[in-house]
This record gives sequence, structure tokens and C-alpha cells, in this order.
Amino acid sequence: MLLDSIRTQLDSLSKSERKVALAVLERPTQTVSQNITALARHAQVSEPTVVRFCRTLGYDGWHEFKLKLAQGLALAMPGMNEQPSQDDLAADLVNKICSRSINTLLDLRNNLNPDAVQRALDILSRANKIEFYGQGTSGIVATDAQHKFFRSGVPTVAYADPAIHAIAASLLRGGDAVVAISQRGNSAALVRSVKLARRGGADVIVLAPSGTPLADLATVLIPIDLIFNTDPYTPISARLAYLVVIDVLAVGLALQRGPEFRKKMQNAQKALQEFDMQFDSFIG
Amino acid sequence: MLLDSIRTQLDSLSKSERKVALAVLERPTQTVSQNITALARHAQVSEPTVVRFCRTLGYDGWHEFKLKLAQGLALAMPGMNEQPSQDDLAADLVNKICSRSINTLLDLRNNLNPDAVQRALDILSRANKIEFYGQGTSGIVATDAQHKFFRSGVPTVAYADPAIHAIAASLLRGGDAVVAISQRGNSAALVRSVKLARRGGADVIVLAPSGTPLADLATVLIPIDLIFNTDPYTPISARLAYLVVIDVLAVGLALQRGPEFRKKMQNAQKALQEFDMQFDSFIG
DNA sequence: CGGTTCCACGTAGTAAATTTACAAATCGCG
DNA sequence: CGCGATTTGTAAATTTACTACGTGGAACCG
Repeated sequence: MLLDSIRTQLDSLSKSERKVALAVLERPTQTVSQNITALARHAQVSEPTVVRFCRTLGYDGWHEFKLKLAQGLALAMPGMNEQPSQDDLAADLVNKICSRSINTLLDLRNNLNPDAVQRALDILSRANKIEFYGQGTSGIVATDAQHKFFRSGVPTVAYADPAIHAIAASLLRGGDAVVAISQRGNSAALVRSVKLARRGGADVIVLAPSGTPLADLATVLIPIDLIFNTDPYTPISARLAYLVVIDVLAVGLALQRGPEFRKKMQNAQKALQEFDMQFDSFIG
Repeated sequence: MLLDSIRTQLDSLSKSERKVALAVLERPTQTVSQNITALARHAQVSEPTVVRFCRTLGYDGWHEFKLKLAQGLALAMPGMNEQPSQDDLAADLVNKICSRSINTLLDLRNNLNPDAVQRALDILSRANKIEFYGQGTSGIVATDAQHKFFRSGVPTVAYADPAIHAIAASLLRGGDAVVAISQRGNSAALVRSVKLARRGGADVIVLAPSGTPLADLATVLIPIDLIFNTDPYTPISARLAYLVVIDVLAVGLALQRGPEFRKKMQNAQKALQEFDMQFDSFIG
């Protein structure tokens, strides 16, 4: 974000420009609503100095800088740096957790490798049989994947139990595909099952952080490397990234399998809307 | 988003103001980098008309409008309105689905009612027993909730089967709490179980769209009303909102139950990091 | 059907804000 | 200590947004 880049470049700024930088960092929100005169006064420098500051950072002038700052602030979380007020715990909580999750997905949007996704889709669209393996939290992701693929018109299976997916994996052959999901990428049981699957000739798509034992076994790796911040809530929202990747694969497969599949899906949706009650245990 | 609100208000604008609106909608990105003169010329109206247009939409003037538009665009998806290029299906897919999900969560952050969350937390923190009910997709959410509450040091139960949660509900009494989860809010089976739970004296927290049968039965309703856009992918990301709400409740409860709980959780995390392999079937 | 009134729009002038040009001051270096 | 380079401020210029006013047209009433 822009504020971060200001912090980074603090050293390479001249004395007065640093004053401007500090003033912006101190009150970013006000800065975007104020004009250059107000900022200059607050930073105790002249107006041209502010302009020069903007130029130093690589912007055309005050206008562009202000615009980019506003955009950066829109993406950042409102009231993120403030102390959580005791009397409004819930509001703060909602804000923090939503913002965290949003940032996780913004990260994902920037870092998710489309090539890997494309290769995964190629495998899935050719596969005779698709199975999802995951344990614990990732087991839920696997189950979710099964639901979503099913709704896209692609029947699959999900196994969350190590003993079970070991057996399932040993039964796979060439032309089958496994999607192995792991948030830490070092589950011994999962590694074992993936090895079994590959030995049988099946392709394995791995959703895990890169550089992990599981990642190394992948036919196609979709690396999910999220920045783990200092705060303890990051791991919670990490799982969202996995779910969204599954969404991408499910929708992508439906699209790739051709328009007749898309129609099927749309029809299913229409039907569900018309006959709510009949299907309600499916939709939830 | 701002562009949507312009589209909505198109009818209530005068002829010239509509010209401005269309010009903005046609080239939003350029609009933010241009000045008022350029926009006026492009819309073939005079500059004051542009100012009046901004005022009609509820902004102070051109400056504020431009700023808000820039912020809206930052949140919107890059290249959203462009045709998905055939040769880069995957990239487009990743972009679209991530962006959609991000927008869903932004919506949630703006609309989630902290009061309702606070009241839900009050109930949960006093509850002897907490049960999650949900079916289909929401059944997965319920299971996920159980996992997360467990990791926060709060043992709970999740039922995804209508027959089972009906029985469970009939066994509840005063001081117990149910969290009923439904994306459509009209599941007959879930309504039945919630009625049973309330009859026994249990409090029911409902996560569902407001105005639905299930919502009306809630002790505390956490309404999840998402804007359903025209495109067919919205329902997919709607579920993310539910998961994040669960996150909020889980973390909130852990915090509210006091610092000793927080320590417990932190210790658990540390332990997990140190002994990866032992716990790996839990973390996934 | 003609006239009056009101609303929408544009023109032109004004105020404000940003940028440029230039001069003063400060800092580094010989 | 003095010269050059860099940094900073002052003041003027230019761009930009806004306001006040007047004109044209449409609707409404007589």
C-alpha cells in the first residue's frame, strides 16, 4: 500500500519532505479530504514542498498523489490502527475480521498463478474421476469442493479421513485426478496418500503453500502463499483463500466443459429458485 | 459501489445530467484521471452541469465525487467490464471470482450489524451448550463453525442432518443456545427444529437473510442480506459471508470469555506449530 | 391558442487551489 | 572560509472548480 511505500522511503527524503511524509502518515484520512494548503500548514512546510514530496514518490503532483492515497485507504481497513474501544467490541471485531479476510483475498487475487489454474483445469476436464483429500480444516474445504463441483454438474468424491483416502488413493489409475488440500503442506498422511495416487498413475493437483513436502509431489501445484501477519487472526482467514481457489476451479471446469454444462447449471439454479422447499435441504 | 448507484439513479436524473452519468459509466477510469472540463466536453454538456450532477448524487462537488469514484474503482475489479479474452480464460476467472468474493465481504463489512453480533455473543457466552444447525451448503458452514469454536476453546456440536437436529433440538432447555444457519432462510426442516428448540426454552441465533421464515423465529437475528447481482456467480461467494460471520462469533466469544481463554488459544497455536506432525490431521 | 411561470441549462465571471519560476538559505566540500 | 550544489520558501501565473445570472424551452393556466 501507499502508506507502506512512504514509510519505506522515509530515509531517502530530505528534511522538509520527511516532515510532509510524517504528517501524511499521522493523519492519512484527513489528508485525502484536505487540500494542499492544509497539509502544508500541518507539516509546517510550504506548499511547493508538498508538491515536490509527491513528485519524489513518483507521482505527477498533488492531485495524483491524493487520488492514489484515497484508493489505498479504500482498500485498507477503516480504523485499523486505532485502539479497539472497549464499549464497542463487536463493531471493532466485525471490522477487523472482515478487513483481514478482504486483505487475504486481495493478496490471493494478486498472487494466484493463472497458468497453474489453467493446467489444473486441463487435468480436471480430462479426468475420469476426481477425488478431494484433506484433513481437519482442509477436510471441510474438501467437502465444500465436492458440493460445489456437484452443483456445477461434475460428480466427485471427498475424503477427510486419512485411513479412507489412503485406500481410495491406492485404487486410482491413469486418467484419474486427485486434488490434495493442505494449509500447512506437511501432513504425513496426506503425503502418503498422494504418493500412492501418483504411483497408480493419477494426476495430483495440490493446494498448499509452496516449498512444502506436499507441494513437491504435485503434478500441478497451485501455491497458496499468504503473508502471515503478526496478529493471531490471520490463519483463520487463510482458509477463505482455499475456498475461493476451489470456486475458481469449479466455475472454470463448468465453463471449460462447454456451454451445455453452463446451461445445465443455469437450469438447476432456476429450478431451485422455483421449487425452494423441495430442494431446501440441498441449498441450505 | 458508486457506479451501481449511478445506474440506479439514472431515471431520476435530468436529460443533461443523464448525459454526464452515461459518460462516467462509459469511461470510469478516465473520469478519475481527467478534470471536470474534459468530462463536460466528453458528455457534451457544460461544466456546471457536471457539478450539479455530483450534487444530485449527494456529493459536495466534483472533488468529492471524483475521490469517491476513485475509491470505488480501487475496490472494484481490475478489468471487470472488459471482455474475457479467450486466450486467458484462467486469469480472467481468477480475477472475476476473487473480485466478486472481495465485494461480498466489503458489503458484509458495511452492513453487518454490530449490535446483533454483540447480543449473539452475550447469549453464546452465557450458554451451557451450543449447537449449530444447517443443511446442504450451510451444513458445511455449521461443521466449520464447530471446528472454529473448538479451536477457540469452546466445545460445540454441529448437525447437518434434518432428522438429527430435530431430535437434538427437542432435547434442549433454557440456557442452551442454537445457531441456525441458512442461506435462503426458508428450509422447512430447519424452521421446525428451531421451533422445537425455542419451545424447550433455548435461545436461537439465526444467520439468514432478513424477512425469511427462519429470521422471524430468532431470539437474535444476524441478518445477511447480500446484493444479488445479475451474474450467476454471486451465490457462490455468498457463503463466504457466512463463514466470516462465524469467524467473528468464534473470535468474539474467545475474547469475551476472558484473557485466560485467549492464552489457552495462543498456547494451542504454539503447540501446533511446534509439533506439526502430531497434530496435522487436525490442522490440515 | 397565447401568455406566464418555472425549471433546466449554459455563459461568463470569480474565487480558490495547484503549479511554476525565481530567489534566499542551508549544507557539503574543497 | 568561500564556492557550488541542493534544498526551501516567496510570489506570481495558470489551471481548475464554483457561483451568479440570464436565456431558452416546456408545462400549465387562463
